Amino acid sequence: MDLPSPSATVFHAIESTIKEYRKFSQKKLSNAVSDMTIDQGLVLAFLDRYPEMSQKEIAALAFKDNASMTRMINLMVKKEYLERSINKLNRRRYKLEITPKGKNVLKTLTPIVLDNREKALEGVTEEELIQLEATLKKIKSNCNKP
Amino acid sequence: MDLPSPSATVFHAIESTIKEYRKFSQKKLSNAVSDMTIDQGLVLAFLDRYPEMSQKEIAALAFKDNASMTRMINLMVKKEYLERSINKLNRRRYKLEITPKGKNVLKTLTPIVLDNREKALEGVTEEELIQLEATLKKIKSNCNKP
DNA sequence: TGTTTATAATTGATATATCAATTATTTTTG
DNA sequence: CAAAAATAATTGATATATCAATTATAAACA
Repeated sequence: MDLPSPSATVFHAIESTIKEYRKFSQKKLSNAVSDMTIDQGLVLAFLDRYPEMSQKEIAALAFKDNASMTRMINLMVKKEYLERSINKLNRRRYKLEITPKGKNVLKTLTPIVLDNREKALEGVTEEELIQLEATLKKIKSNCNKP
Repeated sequence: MDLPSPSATVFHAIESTIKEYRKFSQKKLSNAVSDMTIDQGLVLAFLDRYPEMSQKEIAALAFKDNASMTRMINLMVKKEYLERSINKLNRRRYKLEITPKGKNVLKTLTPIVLDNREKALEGVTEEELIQLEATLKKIKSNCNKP
């Protein structure tokens, strides 16, 4: 029994698409801000929108492992994009704050990210987008079944 | 200017879908073959189908960097799934061969991968699949424009 | 032919992914 | 309340991702 060529499956197409988007997006981002990855930018964006988030919650939204998130945030603290302090209400979680440097980067980065998304979706109709999300959701939920 | 919540974009949906599929697929695979990742399985599958492939070509199909592929293949050689020998026709590239152990794994793994794909696509119509691939292709090509 | 240029693979450095084990702190419960 | 269970974060080990630099070989070309 042979596998149909793995490069012909829809999973291959999904993966290649998201990878292209990441490369494309990272390139634009690097032109504007050195020293910042897409994922680090995402962390800033999440924290900006939900300032009370714990590392664990951010990790979940960004599809990262907790351990990875710890290390990412360590780096971002070292690079002075974030500050970690003790959360007195629950000393297991930290309080994370975006530094002024982080806020600046976020300001630079925001229009770039918006533009990236727009360019990546050029010529894709609203209808197609809805259909795309619906099909992805089906696949995702199939993978979640016990 | 605020970013629309990053978790609401279609890119987020694409990424989360492929990650779910990978987890799902890896879990099934690990149950049957310890010591084998999806990507290592892919390398076996590509080599099985196209025995003359160079590391570079495999890397491209599997969306890996050449450096990553070198290290992956090193590991697979160490674990005796693959054998590397010199290609006399072009001494820059290696000849890669699947060992008997590798062939066995491939045999075990093939029906599992097929089943994974099938399960993940349950309830997705042919029409939806075609539409999905078409939209992804649009996005991908947008990201490739200079 | 000898020299430049291109190609395949490797290596080093650093970041991230992943799993399992550990620590420090709540929360639950008996 | 004290012991047990749960939770958030960290750490260690190993694999992979990524970029830049390097090595070995082959191809192009003057």
